[in-house]
Amino acid sequence: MPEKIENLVRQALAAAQEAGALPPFELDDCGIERPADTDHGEWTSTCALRSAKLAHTAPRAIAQAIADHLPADPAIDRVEIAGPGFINFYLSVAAKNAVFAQVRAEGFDFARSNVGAGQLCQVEFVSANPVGPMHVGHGRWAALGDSLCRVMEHAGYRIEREFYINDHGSQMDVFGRSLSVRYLQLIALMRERGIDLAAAHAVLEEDRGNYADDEDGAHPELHPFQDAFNETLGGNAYGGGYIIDEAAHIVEVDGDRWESVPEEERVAAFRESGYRRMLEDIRTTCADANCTFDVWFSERTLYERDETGTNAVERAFEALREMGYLYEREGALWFRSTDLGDDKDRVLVKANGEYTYFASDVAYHWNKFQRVEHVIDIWGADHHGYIKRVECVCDALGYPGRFEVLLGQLVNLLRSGKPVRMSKRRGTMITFRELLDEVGADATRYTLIRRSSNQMIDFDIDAVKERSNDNPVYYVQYAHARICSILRRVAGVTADQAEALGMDEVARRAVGADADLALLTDSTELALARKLGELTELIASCARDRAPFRLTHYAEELAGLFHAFYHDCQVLPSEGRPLDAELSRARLAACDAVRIALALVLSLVGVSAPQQM
RNA sequence: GCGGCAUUAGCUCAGCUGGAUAGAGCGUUUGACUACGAAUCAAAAGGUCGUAGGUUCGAAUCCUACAUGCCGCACCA
Repeated sequence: MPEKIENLVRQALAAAQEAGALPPFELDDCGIERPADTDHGEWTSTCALRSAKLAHTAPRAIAQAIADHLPADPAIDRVEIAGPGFINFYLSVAAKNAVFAQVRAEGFDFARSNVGAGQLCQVEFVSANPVGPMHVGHGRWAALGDSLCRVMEHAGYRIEREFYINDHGSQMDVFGRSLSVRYLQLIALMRERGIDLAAAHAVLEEDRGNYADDEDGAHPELHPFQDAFNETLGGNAYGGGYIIDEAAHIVEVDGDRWESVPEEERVAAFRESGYRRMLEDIRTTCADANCTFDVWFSERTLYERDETGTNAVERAFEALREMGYLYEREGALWFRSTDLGDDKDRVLVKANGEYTYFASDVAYHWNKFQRVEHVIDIWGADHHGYIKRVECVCDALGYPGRFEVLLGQLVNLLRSGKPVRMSKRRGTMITFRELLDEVGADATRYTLIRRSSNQMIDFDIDAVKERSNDNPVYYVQYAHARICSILRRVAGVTADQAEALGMDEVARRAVGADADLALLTDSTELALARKLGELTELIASCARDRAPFRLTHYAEELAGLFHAFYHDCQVLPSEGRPLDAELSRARLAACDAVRIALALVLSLVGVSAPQQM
């Protein structure tokens, strides 16, 4: 429709200039917009305001000249000049309501667009280290990344979802060593005290709890195991309770057979088995949050040598070296990122010969651009300072403007308004898994996606758990379920039968063919049509701006308009309240279109659309 | 010190490339089912858009400075 209006405006402008009513000037943008106020019509053009200076003519005069020369069109009821020079277009009822039929015909293909123009875009997100469970921040990136991917796909991008596994750095060894120490502690406890695994596990847990409570270290006798653990690992340890759980798992499966093998061998074995289990935990947690990936990219592969005897990191360094971006100083290898606008140069290989994390990222991002046209990385806001150097690498390697970072601000967990203390020492971290289990995947995801990504989230666990209308996710789902219930009733099927048939078939039976949409003239009905008509542009803009959170606001508005409509307009005849059969069918068609749009938006958000609640 | 994000109603936040009288939810107050799902709807009250300048037909939106809060500024990952 906006294209059509634009076309008409251009024709009218040309005709007005031809007739001498307006001086000749070029108009680059007709400014076709939706007025905020419904009294101002369905569409408006601000072209008269924009071109006043170019035309040396008052905006209202320009608007009048254009309106006078507009070609007649059956879809347009009337045109009015308003305010400083807006040209407002009022559509016919038939044109306004056509969207109901369109939604029903297109189903989940409704509101597709091609703003992505088929561009192959990789979105990398979550990428939690495989040495522990996902935290709530990771959950936010999961919701944000997955929803963004869905929206961009609907808007014509080709999307690849990628998870980067940091399985190479020294944290992997720390992880293995932490497991090893806990394992030996468990074995020793069982043997020396003659207790079983569960009891030994409990001893270590209590010891760890005592350590957490003893913040000033006044009672070392209460936590000898935690102190020994910290001492053995030189302060470089993973102290979380899950490490004890994992060590206990090894004891359970393998008994004490690792006690006698050389330490390095044991650490390596635990590191690898623990890594696989942690990664599996992350994978299933993401899946339970309705979030999946196409590619799980292992950092280690960047260090595997190919037939030429080199690896991806070395090849990336070589490419940078040839372009003169590398140099050595004080025994380290540096990337001259200041040439590309960074504050300081960055180390790739440390003086002790180890690679930095950044070294991997150089090779990794080079690798990405060999696979896709555009890259979006979703990072936590605390990684803000890292953007510039990666951007410099992408520029240096010849891919300027094709690398993009979406920063997500952090999540504050609350319980009934009071902040939940997140302390590593105290071990009071709430994991994303625990959050999902406690409040449910739908409410969790909806709440995490509802805010703009650069807005901090206060996630009140008790409020989000509440199954009430305080909670927008249930408000939206309720509207969907309510419509499904109406359609089932008319089609004469039970909820179970509807599940089996699918709601599209139920709706077909309920509405029948060719409902007369021109009968829908109530203000609440027209408001629904107008809202449905906004969805295509909304999804396009969410994709363009990488802002899927706007979908939730739309869903709430649409659900609200539906509830208002349902309150004002009788849909089904009932005892003592007869209703024209054709009007009933038309209203059912409108309900069905809303049902489809709600389900579509919820699916883009990654939340279910239940048929009953 | 440098950089990023934030600052809009009592609270939590929308406000898309500058557009017409700045919106929603919650909370408060008051109403609406012998009709289809009341997990619903309707109405009222509530704002010098952090401050001060600037840009123009027009600014919550763009520019500059300042203030306040959060987060970063490693040869850690």
